Amino acid sequence: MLSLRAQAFSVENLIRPSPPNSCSALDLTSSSVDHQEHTISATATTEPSSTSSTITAVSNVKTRSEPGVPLATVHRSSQQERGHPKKRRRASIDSAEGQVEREGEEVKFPRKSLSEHGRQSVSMVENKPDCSSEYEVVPETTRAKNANTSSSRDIHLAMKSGNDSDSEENARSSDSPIPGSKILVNLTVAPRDGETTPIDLNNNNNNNNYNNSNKLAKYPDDDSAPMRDENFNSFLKVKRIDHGDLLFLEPHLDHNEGLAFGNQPQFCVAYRQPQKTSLVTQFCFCHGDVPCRGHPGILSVRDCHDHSRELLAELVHADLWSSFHSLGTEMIITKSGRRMFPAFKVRLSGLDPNKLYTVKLDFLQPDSRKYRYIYHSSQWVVSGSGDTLQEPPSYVTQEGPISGKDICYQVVSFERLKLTNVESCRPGQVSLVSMQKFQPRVVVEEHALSSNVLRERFEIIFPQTSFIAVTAYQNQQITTLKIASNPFAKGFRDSGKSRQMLYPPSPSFPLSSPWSCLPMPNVHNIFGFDQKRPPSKDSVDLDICGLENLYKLKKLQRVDNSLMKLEDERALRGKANSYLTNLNNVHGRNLPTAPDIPTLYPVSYKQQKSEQLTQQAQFYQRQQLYVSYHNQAQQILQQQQQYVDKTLMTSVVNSSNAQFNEGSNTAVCNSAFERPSPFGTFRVPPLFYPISSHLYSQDTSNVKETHLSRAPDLPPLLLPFQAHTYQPVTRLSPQLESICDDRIPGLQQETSRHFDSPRQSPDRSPRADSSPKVAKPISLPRAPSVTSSGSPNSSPTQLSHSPL
DNA sequence: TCTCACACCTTTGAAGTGG
DNA sequence: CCACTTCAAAGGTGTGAGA
Repeated sequence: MLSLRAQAFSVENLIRPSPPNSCSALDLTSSSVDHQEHTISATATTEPSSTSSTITAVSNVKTRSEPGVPLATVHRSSQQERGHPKKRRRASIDSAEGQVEREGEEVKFPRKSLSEHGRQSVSMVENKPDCSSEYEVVPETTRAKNANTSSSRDIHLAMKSGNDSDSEENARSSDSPIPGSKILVNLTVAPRDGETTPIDLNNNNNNNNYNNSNKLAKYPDDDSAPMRDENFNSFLKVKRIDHGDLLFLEPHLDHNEGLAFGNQPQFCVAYRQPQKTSLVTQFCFCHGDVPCRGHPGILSVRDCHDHSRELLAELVHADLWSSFHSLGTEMIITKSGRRMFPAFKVRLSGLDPNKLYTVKLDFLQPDSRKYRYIYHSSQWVVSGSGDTLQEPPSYVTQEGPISGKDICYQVVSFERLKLTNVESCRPGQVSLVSMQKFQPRVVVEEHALSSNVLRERFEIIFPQTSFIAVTAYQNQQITTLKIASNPFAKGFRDSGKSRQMLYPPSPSFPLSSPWSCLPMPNVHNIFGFDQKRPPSKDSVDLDICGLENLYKLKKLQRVDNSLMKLEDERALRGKANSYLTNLNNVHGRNLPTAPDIPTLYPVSYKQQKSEQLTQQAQFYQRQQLYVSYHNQAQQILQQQQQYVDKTLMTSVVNSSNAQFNEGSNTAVCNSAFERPSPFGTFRVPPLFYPISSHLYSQDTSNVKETHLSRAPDLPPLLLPFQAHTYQPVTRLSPQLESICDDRIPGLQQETSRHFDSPRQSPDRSPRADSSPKVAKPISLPRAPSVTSSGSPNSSPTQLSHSPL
């Protein structure tokens, strides 16, 4: 959703203050070397038009290099050279073109070319780290046709949707890699019209059923289903990927009529448990690719060999990626190479700081089809079979192994990587095929000189980063969003000038895991603008929110520069107060008094004076107070939701076992969000929590209040992260807005679209957006302008209009 | 479908300046 | 020597004409 100027880029690195002699960012977009190791992977990706959250599962077959394999040599530059502050740009050129001339530490590692053999037998790592078995590696095309390796597998599925104590039991009785978070589900596949066609996932002959991408899998109604909660009557769209080892499960909540959040993604986890092939199975969970203001693009990745090892990965600018993904991301490829936009950057946490790792970005092909864009219907269609690359085009950092400490302290950036359509691409480039789909994948592997030892290996796939390679943009909306969000394309914007951004960066959450090598030192300054270090240039140019900008440009209107009007601010304040009042009244709890909502948001640091810095500090303080209060309120609300959900579920199923145990229910919910570790429990932020439909449904408002009035005492407030990870909050969350909109008619239209994905509501889809019901965008409140002299909370008349 | 020249813009680092 | 400013070159971007 935003791009940062060079100075602002350092903000990202405030997350992990760089250790001495380290560069500000871990730029891995340098010249490439061949693979050290080949990995066969199957990848689940979302469809560009998908509207729900995404499950990614990755199966890996790791090939081992055998003794005697020739060694490839790479040169590793010294840290000092990499981190020279005034050589950044030149270093980039050097890294791309003059790498061979650079003298540095020489690291050797095994290299083995799969393409040389085409079909060969290699050893395969099994679940047990100390054993291996023979496995046949076949080319991608062959594997696609012989996609029967998924047979004889159960699909374990966990959905956090409220009350699933059954699922907890099931989970405990099985060997899920996430204890207490999965259930065994027999899937029934049905087309979208609701007709149900049973599918035996254990039957090889059912592959054809999977090949229908628009199939739905439904929880069966028979008694064999371990879960028969009607509240859990969720539909799953099951899509099979050609590679065969991957299953794409897209939850579609079909029971939530009246749900204020529409298709608010629910927390889901799926993984495949191989039974015959002993494939190492890895799974990820994903918050969903909905561009919310929460924490999209955060994955928990298990070590392929040791499932107790966990890596947390966050996609930088995930919300921007999601914005593109919702439209069908296109990436330009040219002869000379074109950068990816958004740039591929990730934050990693959980690596052993004392080990060396190799980081690679490769581009998987979800399918080998060629696509064509239909302008009239604004959609991509299959136009035939395309080229299947024998190996996924990959990009390996030339800098050789990097310590886990360095990786975790910095943003792993591939921003200088270039995509080309020339087969014999130069170093620093990746050769792709036009009009075909690709899915970037980050592979982090422990570096070891000996190939006989098992190494940590993480494969990270953010589904929202998939794209179609093109030589010219096909979708005008993509062009619009690129122009709106890419600073280099500012010349094509309406104003022709840089517009100061009114949107803060989407909040990130501190990556943390039991093995985090990060001390997480100054949590007050991470993930936000360091007040002591305002950008040296004239402004922090946080680029235009993709969604809003797209909305504007779609309407082909030249909208006033998103300045917050007095009414908007008052409405925002009113909504917050209404929400808080309601919360107090309904729950009968004495909540802390909500602080004032910050009026202003800093957009310019030009001619900044010390007294204005003080004002800003006060401003941030107030924001933090508000966020703290808001988070506490949300916690209470969520706990109340659990109670309501449980009660409603009980009445529906009319079960004799309708006695609820609040503690166990909380445990069910928390189990999916608390990561056990030898050092305690790691809590995933509350934005991962499932959102109940009932509490926000007007239809069940009476029920809600009834149950809320009988809600049991709640445990003390839990403030896992949010108390320390304040971002300048300038808007209410969707939950908060939804609540308030019920009480304040007329506000929803104005505000909801800022949080909702265009895919969440057909009314907000690009083609449906010509509706005049959304009259004007609401911008964020602004911080005290450096040129203004008023207090941060003073009258909005101090707001200055940014020039168009 | 692809290439290329182009205008417009950002980024970058060297040079200049002053304390 | 350091911090800061200025400036010009390099490079990134989508456009639109043409192949």
